[in-house]
Amino acid sequence: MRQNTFPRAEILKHRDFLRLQKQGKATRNPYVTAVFAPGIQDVTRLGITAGKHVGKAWQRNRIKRLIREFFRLNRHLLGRNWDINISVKKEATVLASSRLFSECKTVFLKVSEHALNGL
RNA sequence: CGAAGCAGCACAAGCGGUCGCCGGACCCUUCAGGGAUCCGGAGGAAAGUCCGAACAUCGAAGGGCAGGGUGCUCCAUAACGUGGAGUCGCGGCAACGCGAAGGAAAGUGCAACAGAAAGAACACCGCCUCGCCCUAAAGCGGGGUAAGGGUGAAACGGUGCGGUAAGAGCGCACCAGUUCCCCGGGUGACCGGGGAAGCUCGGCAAACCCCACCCGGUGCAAGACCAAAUAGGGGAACACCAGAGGGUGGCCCGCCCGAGUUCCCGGGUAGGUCGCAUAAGGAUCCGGGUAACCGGUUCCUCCAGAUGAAUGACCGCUGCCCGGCCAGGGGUAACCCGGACCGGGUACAGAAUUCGGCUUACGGGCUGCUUCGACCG
RNA sequence: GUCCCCAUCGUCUAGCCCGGUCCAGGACACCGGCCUUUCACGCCGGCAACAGGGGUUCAAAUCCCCUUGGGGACG
Repeated sequence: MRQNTFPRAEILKHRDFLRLQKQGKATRNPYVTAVFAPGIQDVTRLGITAGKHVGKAWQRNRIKRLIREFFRLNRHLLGRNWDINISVKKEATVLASSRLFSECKTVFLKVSEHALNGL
């Protein structure tokens, strides 16, 4: 049986990014910023923003793959269904993968606190 | 053995396990969707966007101007600013490398400072001569002179002999160059040989420019089709005295629309589908050509096709590289080689319409050829 | 993705088209001095830049090529 999947349909589209920009709440640490709002579909959907200032194309692809991988394995930390946009900062490119995973974990736990507060 | 040069080739660490992503085929299903199996899934530069094309579209892309590009020759190519083979020049002992390499006796310009003068030389010092003061010297004035000094990045051929008041291609010999002519070789750039003219007229066209050749613009966010919400207009045909006025790719000529009548319902944004992967395609063999490349034969095509954008993460083992440290070996020594262990690293870098090049970034390896030096035979 | 533009003291800029006068000028800022009881103002002086690498040229901030770094337009 397939488990911990992350199909393409659970990636945010353009209009979702605009909605998050207007209505979302944000939490951040020195490496990533998470903008989030309650999900409009049954599942949690993820978007990743890594602009050109972050680095070269292969560096941006690496960061996005790592964040997708972390989301795939740790989406249960979030508590409920959200729409989340993870925005990557330039400093994240130098991190080892394990360090990046732990940074993402702190952000995910902050988001789940908002779920407990009944947002 | 050491140092160096050139050309070509394949690769871009490998294997196993677990969890995942994208596309396709086919099957099952509760037909929105979900699931099983199988197949495929980044590069030599995918990069920079520096050139060239294909393709699409744009006042019908007709003409002219402006503008841009290229610049030794021949060949190759769909085309090129690319490639191949040569020519000439420069650098290197050499192998070899580098060169935007047409024209400066078409024209206009430019050359700071220094210097007398920067291009048909106007004489600063100097040399020679004439005149003036009685002669000489000195001085002043007129003239001749580019051999010497000095300046500069660059100074109007070089050496010798003659010649002269002093000098000067002023004359002669040789050398260097230029222009023209003839002969021979080469498709040609050009090369070799001979002759004539004292012709010596320099540099910069990556200054304007001249000459030769090439280029219409825009670019897949091109463009075609389907098509919510909202707003309201748009299109076609016919007629026509007049053409006000308007639209046009940088400009002009030119071209088109343009007041009336009739008919039709479509245009277009969000969003979606196509364009979108069979192509100047790859491999084998044969033939032609010095080569780039061309012609033919057979075979292979599911062979990446995403769109907030797939090809990844973790674990283990092995390979390679670097550093540390300890055995060991060689050597008088400096030092060199090297096995185990520990730690770290494993390049540059990610397809976005598709090809042909160029440029830049970057890891180690293999093969072949050549040059120079040292030693031995 | 495609197509354009730009780069000069710490900052804003002049010079670039048409090379030499430029070891690059000006303003603000900074530093030192004078003036003032002190500060400010004013005056005098100083520090400080052609993004990097090649090429053309006697000579390059300027002309040409490559690289790097910024910025913009197009749905």
